Amino acid sequence: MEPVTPFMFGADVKNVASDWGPIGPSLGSCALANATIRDVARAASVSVASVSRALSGHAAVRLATRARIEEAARGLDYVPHAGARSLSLAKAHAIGVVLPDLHGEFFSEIVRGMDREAHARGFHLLLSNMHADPAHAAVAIGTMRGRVDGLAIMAPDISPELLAASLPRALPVVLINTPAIGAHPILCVENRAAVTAMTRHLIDTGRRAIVHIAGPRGNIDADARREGFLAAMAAAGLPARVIDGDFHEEGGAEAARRLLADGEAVDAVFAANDMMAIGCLFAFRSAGVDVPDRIAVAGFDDIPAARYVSPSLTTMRVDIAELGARAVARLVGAITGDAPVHFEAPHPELIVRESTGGRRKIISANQNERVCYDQP
Amino acid sequence: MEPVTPFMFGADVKNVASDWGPIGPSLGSCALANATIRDVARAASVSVASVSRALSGHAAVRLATRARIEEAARGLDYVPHAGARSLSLAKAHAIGVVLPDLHGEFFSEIVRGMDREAHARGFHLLLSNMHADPAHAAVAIGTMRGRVDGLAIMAPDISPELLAASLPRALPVVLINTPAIGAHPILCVENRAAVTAMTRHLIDTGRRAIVHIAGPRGNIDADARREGFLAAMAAAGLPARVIDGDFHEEGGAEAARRLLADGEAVDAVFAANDMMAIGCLFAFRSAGVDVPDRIAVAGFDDIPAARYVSPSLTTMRVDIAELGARAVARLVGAITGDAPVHFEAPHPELIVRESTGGRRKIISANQNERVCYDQP
DNA sequence: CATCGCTATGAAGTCGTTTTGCTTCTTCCA
DNA sequence: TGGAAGAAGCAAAACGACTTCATAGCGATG
Repeated sequence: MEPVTPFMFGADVKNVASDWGPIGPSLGSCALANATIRDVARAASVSVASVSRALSGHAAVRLATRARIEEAARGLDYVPHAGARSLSLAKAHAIGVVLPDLHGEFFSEIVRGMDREAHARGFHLLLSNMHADPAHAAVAIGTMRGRVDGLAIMAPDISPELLAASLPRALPVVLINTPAIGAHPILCVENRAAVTAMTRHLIDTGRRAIVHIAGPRGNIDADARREGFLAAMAAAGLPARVIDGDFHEEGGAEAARRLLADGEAVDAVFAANDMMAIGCLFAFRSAGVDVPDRIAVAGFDDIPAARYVSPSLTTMRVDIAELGARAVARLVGAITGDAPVHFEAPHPELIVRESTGGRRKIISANQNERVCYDQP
Repeated sequence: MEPVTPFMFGADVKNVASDWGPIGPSLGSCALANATIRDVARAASVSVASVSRALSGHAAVRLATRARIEEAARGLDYVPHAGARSLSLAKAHAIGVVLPDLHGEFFSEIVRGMDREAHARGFHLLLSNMHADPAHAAVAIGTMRGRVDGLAIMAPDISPELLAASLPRALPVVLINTPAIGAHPILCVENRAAVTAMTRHLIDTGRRAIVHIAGPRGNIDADARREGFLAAMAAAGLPARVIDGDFHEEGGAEAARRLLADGEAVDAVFAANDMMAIGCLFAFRSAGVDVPDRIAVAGFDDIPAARYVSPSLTTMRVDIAELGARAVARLVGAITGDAPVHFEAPHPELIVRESTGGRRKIISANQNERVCYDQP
C-alpha cells in the first residue's frame, strides 16, 4: 500500500451561501456560456476545421496559424465539449464501472486502481453501484449506452443468466470476480491458490482439526473458497468440516459459539473472510478460549482491522487496486486496439500474524509485514 | 450503517478468453452497431420526431402509434445515445466528483452516499481522484467540461487560490470539506462542535492534562480541530498542549513516545484522527502505560478498526455517506432548478468506548453502539 | 510561362437526439 | 355537408466537434 494523504473530515460549520441564489450559472458576472469551437474560429479568423486540426494536432497547420488559434482558445478558455466530441468520434473516452454495494477498503481500493489506470490512459470512470437489487444492474448498464466505450463489471452474487441478458452487444466488457459469461475476459482473485496456501499454513503449524466458516452460497468467492478448502484438506488426508456463514462479523461469532457448544475437537478455524474471523476472535475471547494456543484463527482479505485486533489476524492479502487497474488496462486496450496487455490476476499473499502463532510485528512506519512468517 | 452485502474476492484462476481476439465488438455474430432512433422510426414507419416524443412522453402520440414505436424500440433494443442526448439537451445528466486520494471507508462511504442520491435523481457519477498533485485538480475539472452538469469537489489540502483558478464558470459547484471559494455552497464536517464535545467528554471524566495530537498544517480539518481543541480547553480554564502529527499511525506513535520521554504529566491524549490514536495506543502498550487507567486516548472519525483495537477506541463518528448524499442533492437541485434542499452537514456523534473508560460493548448483530456512554 | 505537386485552409456533411414550425388527418358541431 | 378546432405526425433545423473533399496559394520544374 503506497503512502497516501489520509482523508480527514472537514472544517467547521460553514454553510456559506446556503441561501438558494448564488449557486449555478447565475454566479456573479462570470462568462455564462462556454466558448465553442466556432467562437475560437471567429476570434482567430480561421475556419472551424483549422481550429479542430490545430488543437488536436492531427494534420498540418502553419505555425503562425496554430499560434493564433491557440491564443484565441486560451483567451476564451475553450475546452471541447465532450458530448459533441463523443458523438462525432463515436468514442466517449470513458469506461463504465458497475460494482456491487461494497463497503470500505474493497471499494476504494478497486476504484483507486481503476482510476489510476484510466487516468493514465486518458479515460474517465463512470460509476454505478448496483445496490442490492441485481435487476438494477441491467438498468445501470443500459443507461450507460453512448456514455462509455467499455464496461468493467463486478458482480460476485449475480446469476450468470441475468447478467448475460443485460450485457450490451457492441461494447467491450471485462468481468471481475464474476461468473463466466460468454467469451468476455474475466479477472478473478485466485481464491483456489490462496485458500490452499492458508490451509497448508495451518497444517504446517501443526493444526489437524480445521473448520472452515464459509460465506453465503451463490457468491462466487464464497463457493470457490469452500471448495478450495475441501480440496486442500482432502489432499492432506485430513477430515474437513464446514460451517455456513454470511461474511458478516456476527455470522462468524455465531459459528464460533456453535463450534464451542457442540464440543467437537477443533484446533483451527479458517473463516472465508476477515469479518467473520474477527467475529470468531471476539466470541472465543468472550468464552475464554485462547487464540492461538488452543485454537488458531485465520481470515481472508487483510482488511485494515486485521492488523489491529488482538491477537492480530493471520489472513490472505490480495492487491485489489492492482486488480482494478489490470481490468481497466485490458479494457482500454480493447477499446483503442492497442497491443494486448498482461492480463492476469495479482497473486494473493499469506500474511502470518498472531492468531495462528505468528509474532506481532512492531508497528513501524514501513509496516512491511509481507515477509513476516516467523513463529514465536 | 445499513446492512450490506460485503464484497468478497473472486473465483478461482479463470482467465478465460485471455487470448486477445474475442474481446470487443468483434464478439461473435452479435449485432454490431447499436440501433439509432432512425432505425426505430423506420421499423415503426414513423418519423424520428414521433419516436422521440413517444419514448420521452413529452407530447401527444396516438396510442396505437406509441405501441408500435415501443415495440420497434424493444425489438431493436434501442437505447438513446447519451452523448447525442446531452448535446441536444445541453444536459449531461451526470455530475463530476473530484476527490483527493482517499483511502478506505471515507472514500467508499462518500461515494456510496453520492451514488445513492444521484441515482435516485437520475444522474450519473463521473469520478476523478486528484492524486497527490493538486495541480492535477485543474486538469481533472477541465476534462469534465461538457460531460457533467455540476461538480462536487472535496479538497481539504488545496490552497483556495489554486482551486479558485481552476473552477469552471457556468457550472454549479458544491464544495465538501474545502476552503471557501467565492460564493460556492460548502458542506463541511462540524469539526468545531465535534472537537468541543470530545474535549468536554474528557474533562467530564476527570481528565485535566489533555494533549492534542494535531494533523498536518494546511489541512482544513486538522486546523479546525486544533483550534477547536484549544478553544474548548481555554473555555474550561485548562492549560492545553498540542503536538504536531501527520494523520498517520506512525505519527501518532511517535507523538506518544515523545510524550512519555519528556516526562510531563499527561492523563489524556486526543488525536485528530483515529489512525494517530491507534498509533498512540500501540506505543503506550509497548511502553507498559495503561489505557485508560493512566492515560485516556480518543480519536476522530470512527474508522472500522476503532471498534477492534484493545482497548477499543473512543472517537467521533460522522455520517460520511450522508454528507455525500446531501452535497449531491444540493447540486442536482441547482441543476434542475428544483426547490432548495435541506443543506446542512450531518451532526457528529460521540462514541464512547474503552479507551476513555467506557465499557466495551458486547459485539452484537445490531452493533448499536451509538447510545453507549456508560462508565464502568 | 504553363504545369505539377505539395501544403494550408475552407465549406459542407456527419454523428444521434430533441425541438420547432407546419402540414395533414380527425372529429365535432352547426 | 362544410367548416373549424384540435390532435398527430413530418421535415428540417439546431446542438458542437470532427472529417472528407475541394480549392487556393505557391514554389519548383519542364
